[in-house]
Amino acid sequence: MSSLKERTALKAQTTERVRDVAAMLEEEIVLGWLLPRERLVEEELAERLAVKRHVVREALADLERVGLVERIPNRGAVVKLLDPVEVRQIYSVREALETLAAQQIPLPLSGLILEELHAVQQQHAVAVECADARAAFRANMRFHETLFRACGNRHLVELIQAMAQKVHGARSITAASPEHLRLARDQHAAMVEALANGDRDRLVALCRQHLGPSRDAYIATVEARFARDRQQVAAPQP
Amino acid sequence: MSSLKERTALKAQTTERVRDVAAMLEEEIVLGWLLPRERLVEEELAERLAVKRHVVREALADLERVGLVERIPNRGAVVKLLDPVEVRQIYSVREALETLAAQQIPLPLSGLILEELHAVQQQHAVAVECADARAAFRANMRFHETLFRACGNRHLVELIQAMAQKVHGARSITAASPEHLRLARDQHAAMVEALANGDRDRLVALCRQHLGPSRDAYIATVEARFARDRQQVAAPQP
DNA sequence: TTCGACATAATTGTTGACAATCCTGGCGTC
DNA sequence: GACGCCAGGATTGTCAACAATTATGTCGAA
Repeated sequence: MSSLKERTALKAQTTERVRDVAAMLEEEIVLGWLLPRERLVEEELAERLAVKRHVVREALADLERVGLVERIPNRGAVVKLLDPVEVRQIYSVREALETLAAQQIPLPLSGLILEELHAVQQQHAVAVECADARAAFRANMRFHETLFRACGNRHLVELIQAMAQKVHGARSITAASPEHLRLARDQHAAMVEALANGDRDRLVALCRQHLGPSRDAYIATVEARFARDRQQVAAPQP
Repeated sequence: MSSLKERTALKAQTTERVRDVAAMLEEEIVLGWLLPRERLVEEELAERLAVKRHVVREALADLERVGLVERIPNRGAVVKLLDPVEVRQIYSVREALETLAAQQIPLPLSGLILEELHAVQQQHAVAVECADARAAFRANMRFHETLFRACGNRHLVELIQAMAQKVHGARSITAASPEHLRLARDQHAAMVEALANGDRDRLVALCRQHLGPSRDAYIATVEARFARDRQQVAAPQP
């Protein structure tokens, strides 16, 4: 009885399930459903996501390698809270990498890719209109993946994605904010336009501008939080 | 009975053992002790390295994430054979990253770092003189780590290291070659000199030159191997 | 009250056995 | 001889129980 279907749909490959769990946790972090410093208890997650603890363990190890999660031996995992210095460094590298990729995109861009990009951009716009943060996040990821893939260097794209992942924990501030989402939507549209016009300078400038808001919003929030933590240490709650 | 010592020396933290195993395998790959396409059987490695299969499994997952190893579900892991296109792409990114870092190193360099760098360079030179490939490899890693750390951006350094790791499977050709080792040694010396003189342009140029030989040697070898493989497929052995 | 020792609970880390999967080679059929 | 098919062996993937570690809470003494 539908053994094939169940195989591929429910069980899949083990490594697939690990990736799925990691992806789910990543989304929950980006959407602010899991906050920085929050504990990630293996059994709890295993039950909630309907997988064995073993799978959760591997997924957490993955997320640790990516930099989204911090694991302390014998104490478990927490969502990593990046300090402002790190965030600045990461964004500085992101800017360099994305600029590099943008400069390597062959212009004029092939009509095929341009259309694909336009389609993804539309999906993002729709998601923003519906205030569907999850759909917006996914479409946003696809947009940048499609955009930078056009540079032709797969490893460069992977690096760009890896660095973007690292600051996902920082995105929960902007990922749900309507203003930020609308701004991102408009910037995407402008990027597509620049690509259509073969205007490389504008494209590069847009990529750079595109990084600013989420970085600044996060740094502001985190600095406030760090200040509060310091205050708490100095004078524990009343 | 020395429980502390045994704890820290023999057992260590589990995550430490995983890292150790991954590092050992990495070295064996770089030194050509494990060749591309060679199978990595979990039980075999577990016995050889005197750890449980579980630890080997995690280490292999790590190496897969790094890109040194390829894992196919239910079939196991092999050391990855990079194709020429990938190698070119990776080296292109490496060049960009290392150039970026070199341009950000504050000049004149602090005397402390310069001395540290000089010391490591000397270690490398000694290892090359002794034709001790393993020591040379380690000193080489330390040299570049020390050099690029001076740029002040930890995440940029991590990226540079990650990209260097990716092509470690390609290094077995040059890692044991006396000529290549001597060339690398001289280039290191020149880099230190450029840093001492505050000559940034020369430093950047040297970094770029430094990448060339290993890339070219690998591409030549791999293209020969691919050609041979293709031939074998066309006409299986007599 | 505050401090430390101790028991207890919560959680992670380890292990070996078992199940699932994939490659290999032999066998029969066309 | 070529092809498909079915054991057999090698290897990876899954699991649940157990061990080890760390956090928590309680109690008694200063």
